[in-house]
Amino acid sequence: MTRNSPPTIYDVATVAHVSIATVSRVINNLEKVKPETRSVVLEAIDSLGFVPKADARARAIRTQRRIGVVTPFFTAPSFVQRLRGVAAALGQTPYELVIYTVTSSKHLNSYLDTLPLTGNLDGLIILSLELDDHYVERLLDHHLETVLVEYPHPLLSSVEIDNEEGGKQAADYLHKRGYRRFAFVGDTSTAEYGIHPISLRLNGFRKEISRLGCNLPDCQILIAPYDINKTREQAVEFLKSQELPLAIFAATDLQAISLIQAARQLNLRIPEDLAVLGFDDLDMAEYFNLTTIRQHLDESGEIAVEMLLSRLTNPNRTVQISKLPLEIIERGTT
Amino acid sequence: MTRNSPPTIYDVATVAHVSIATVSRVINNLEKVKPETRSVVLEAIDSLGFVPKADARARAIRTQRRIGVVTPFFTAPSFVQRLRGVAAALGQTPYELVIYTVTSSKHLNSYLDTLPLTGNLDGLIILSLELDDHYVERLLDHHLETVLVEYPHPLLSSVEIDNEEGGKQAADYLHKRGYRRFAFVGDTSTAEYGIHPISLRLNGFRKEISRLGCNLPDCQILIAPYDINKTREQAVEFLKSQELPLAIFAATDLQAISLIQAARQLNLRIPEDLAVLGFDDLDMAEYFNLTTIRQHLDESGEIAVEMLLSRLTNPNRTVQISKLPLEIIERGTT
DNA sequence: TTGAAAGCGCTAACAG
DNA sequence: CTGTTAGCGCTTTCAA
Repeated sequence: MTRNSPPTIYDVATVAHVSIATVSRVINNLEKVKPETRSVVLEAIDSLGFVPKADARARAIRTQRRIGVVTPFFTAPSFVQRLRGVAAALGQTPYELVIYTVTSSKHLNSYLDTLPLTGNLDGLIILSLELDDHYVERLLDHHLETVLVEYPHPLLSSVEIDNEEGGKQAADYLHKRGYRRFAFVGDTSTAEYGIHPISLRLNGFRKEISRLGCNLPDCQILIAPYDINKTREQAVEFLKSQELPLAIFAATDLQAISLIQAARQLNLRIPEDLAVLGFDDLDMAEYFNLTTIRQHLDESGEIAVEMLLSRLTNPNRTVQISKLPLEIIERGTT
Repeated sequence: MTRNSPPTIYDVATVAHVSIATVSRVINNLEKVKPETRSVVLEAIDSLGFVPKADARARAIRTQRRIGVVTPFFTAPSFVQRLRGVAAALGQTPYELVIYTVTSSKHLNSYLDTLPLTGNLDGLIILSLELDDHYVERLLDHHLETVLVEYPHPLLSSVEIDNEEGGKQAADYLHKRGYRRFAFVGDTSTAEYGIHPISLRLNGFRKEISRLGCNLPDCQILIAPYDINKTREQAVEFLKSQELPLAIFAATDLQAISLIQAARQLNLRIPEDLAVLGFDDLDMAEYFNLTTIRQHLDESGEIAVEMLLSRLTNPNRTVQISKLPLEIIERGTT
């Protein structure tokens, strides 16, 4: 006869033929219990392997070190690589990794409402998600130590990159390689907010291009949906309208890959007719032999963990900001 | 008006003009609470500085609402896609997702030692990892409901595919497309155990090929390390030694991709000189326009969750086995 | 979507 | 010394 739930004082009381009050007394060593009764109860306790549930849980929770990660649902490989970094760093520690995947900003906010209350978390890492001030305050009020990755906020620690600088480096690199006609491919998220990473990359790219004495007219900018197939289709049309040779800076590796596909479809030679420079350095970039700007995705997760843990053990209240370097990885598409 | 004891949900309920049940719901992010109600409650919570009492919670809670997933560290995209399925399915439920990534079998076993004891888990999903009988017993003894994905065990529920059938389908498909010279590329894990998925795929492939009156001599089998670059290098040599045209069945999409790269390097036309059929249908397969055998990776995770949850609510002790179908996805490489 | 009400496992006051 | 019983603060049916 097996039981599926842990024994309670009621079970102990039944086995020992006493009331639950008596069991409670021997457990808590309150008042005096007749020695014989006492030992009967203790035997029952031992034979059942009884552990007071509330204590057990309270203790478990206190002991259990848990850090939570809120991440967009793993649609894009970049999220996965960041998460992988988090998992790698946390694997070295006694902390448990709890994942909250988010599919909408409403979803995100509801997590943020409840996590500080009943999340039982020691710390929180928020990946690639933008936080409203309101929720930042909540986090702060409830003393839930938090590190942001990709979208910084002045009141919280974060690990980020300089997107504008990334655009600049792209321009410099392509220029140095001898290209003089440029284009940019970004995704539609660009349109919504001025401060989105992709807009910043475009800004940096454009500025540097004009500084170099070239130019980037609007007709050489393609804003496509975040979907590799649709992007490819639009890229085909886009490329047809362009004068070659051309050097394209794609705001993400995935878009760069769409471009490569489009180029193949049009029988363009890479990099002779069309040079493609990506951004991210996904695992996949290597498979496509894509030249790209590495933004150290895995490391961003690792560093977030390190920052979080160090603040946990040493809660000095200064917000810490870690800026990751960018690095051009030369492969075959430029 | 000051109070001397810390606020309870009753206080919150009073201030928010709702019932304690509603407060509990917003705290736990359960079921749906009308957004307006929700924010009223949250305001009350914040204004009172309410913090739920852990012990009271522990008392009232019957389930932990935590399900654990043990997975190989996300090196291969196939693990990620399985995990993605788990996350997707769990996202619909009030269960928390705890991830345990594993980098060695020792590592796995140490998790398996402690998880049933102190894991505080309602259930466990084990992805793409092989279990010793000993640990299976442990899981059973401690009544930790478990579902296995990819490596089944007779005493536990599992979701799996028929790898040998996959090999057979590969042969049939390539044969039907008119190919008559075949090769196989697998990875070195094949060597260690006879029952590994990749060996099974090879077995099924080989058998069916001879049934079809063709043959697959050992010199047309390449066993390469699980590393896309090394595989590519070896594939180049391998292809040089082969008579063309040739149809290759790669045991995984990643290896298929290595083959595509090798073919490009050798200026072979795909599929005219070399047909490549993959196995998995990773997201990436589409980007490479790879014909492949889909094994429904995401679904495997989703189904594992469904199986687990259904056993949790309805603990009928029959072990359940779910066999996923395979599906040929025709794209451009065959 | 909500509220009423019945637990959850345990402690403590009160009888006996 | 021991049992009965009323809570503790929270969760979770079940109806409405």
